[in-house]
Amino acid sequence: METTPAPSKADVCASGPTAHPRPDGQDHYTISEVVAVTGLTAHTLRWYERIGLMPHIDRSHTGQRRYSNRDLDWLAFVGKLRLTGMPVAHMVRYAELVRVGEDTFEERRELLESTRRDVLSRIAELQDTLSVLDFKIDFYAGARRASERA
Amino acid sequence: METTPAPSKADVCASGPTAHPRPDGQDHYTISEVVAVTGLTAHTLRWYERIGLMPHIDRSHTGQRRYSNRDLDWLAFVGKLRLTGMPVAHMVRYAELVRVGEDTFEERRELLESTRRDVLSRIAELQDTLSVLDFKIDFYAGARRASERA
DNA sequence: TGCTTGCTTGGAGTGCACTTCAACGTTCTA
DNA sequence: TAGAACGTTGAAGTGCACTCCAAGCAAGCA
Repeated sequence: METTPAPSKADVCASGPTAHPRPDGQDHYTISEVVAVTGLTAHTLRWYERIGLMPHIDRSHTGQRRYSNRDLDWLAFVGKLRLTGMPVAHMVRYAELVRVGEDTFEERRELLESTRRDVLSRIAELQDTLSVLDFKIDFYAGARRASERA
Repeated sequence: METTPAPSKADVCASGPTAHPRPDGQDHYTISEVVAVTGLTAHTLRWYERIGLMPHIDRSHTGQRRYSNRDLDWLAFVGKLRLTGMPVAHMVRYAELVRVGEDTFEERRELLESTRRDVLSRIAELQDTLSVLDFKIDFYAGARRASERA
């Protein structure tokens, strides 16, 4: 599987500054440190790399992965995309576009806007289910009150 | 797999009256009619029955399924639960509670309230991702405008 | 020097929610 | 009466997103 190069600052920064566990320059996290920070498993981190969802990850002189602050930012963004329900294949597509460079800004925007539309309709769908749930919950709560009165 | 008995009116009615394709008394839908109404596949309908998510479905004299308006209502409700993201195993649990009867109102209410909480937090999560998406979309849109000016 | 802990790999396994298959029976239309 | 269309079953297969396994290497420590 291909890996993406380290994305540029603008590609990675999410909304607002995020504090990193270590300052730039000393940011050489082992996989288990990344596990602690992200909540992902080491398996998943290696799998992300294998499917091309991660940029190239630095290695120590013994071949162990050393993640950077930038990798952490990318993982945080991927985490957000995951929460949207975006399929991993689409995230990989996005990672490929980042790898290619600035010429793909437009396609990246389209990808995110389509995801945005999906999120909005999913929210609407969920709000729709809420009224059904509330109706039923009220029914059961009403039945309980009635049996307490009896 | 066990099947549930026909749930009582109160167990099934969703929010508001739903028009049925045929009036009560003439409601003997074939599986393909139910496919057309619900959008589920025939496979899925049979699978739902096998795992205990459906009440007992009437059969014609030749053994073919004949669904009733009540079955359609139940399927509509199951569809709503599916949209909430509730796992099928929980829906089966709910169906079991319906089968047992009115003694399970309280547990059913708890199940739905827990689902409701899940839905609310999922909505919040999605709204959170929206701000990240918007931030990135704005960045790419801004880059486009900048390049058009250049 | 051995032991434990952490990391590496490719490949196989898991759980969910269907989905397809094979083989066959029934019903409808020409 | 032929043939298409629709229905039946149990079992196996699919796609997704991980998740686990076996076997082995490397570093730190009693």
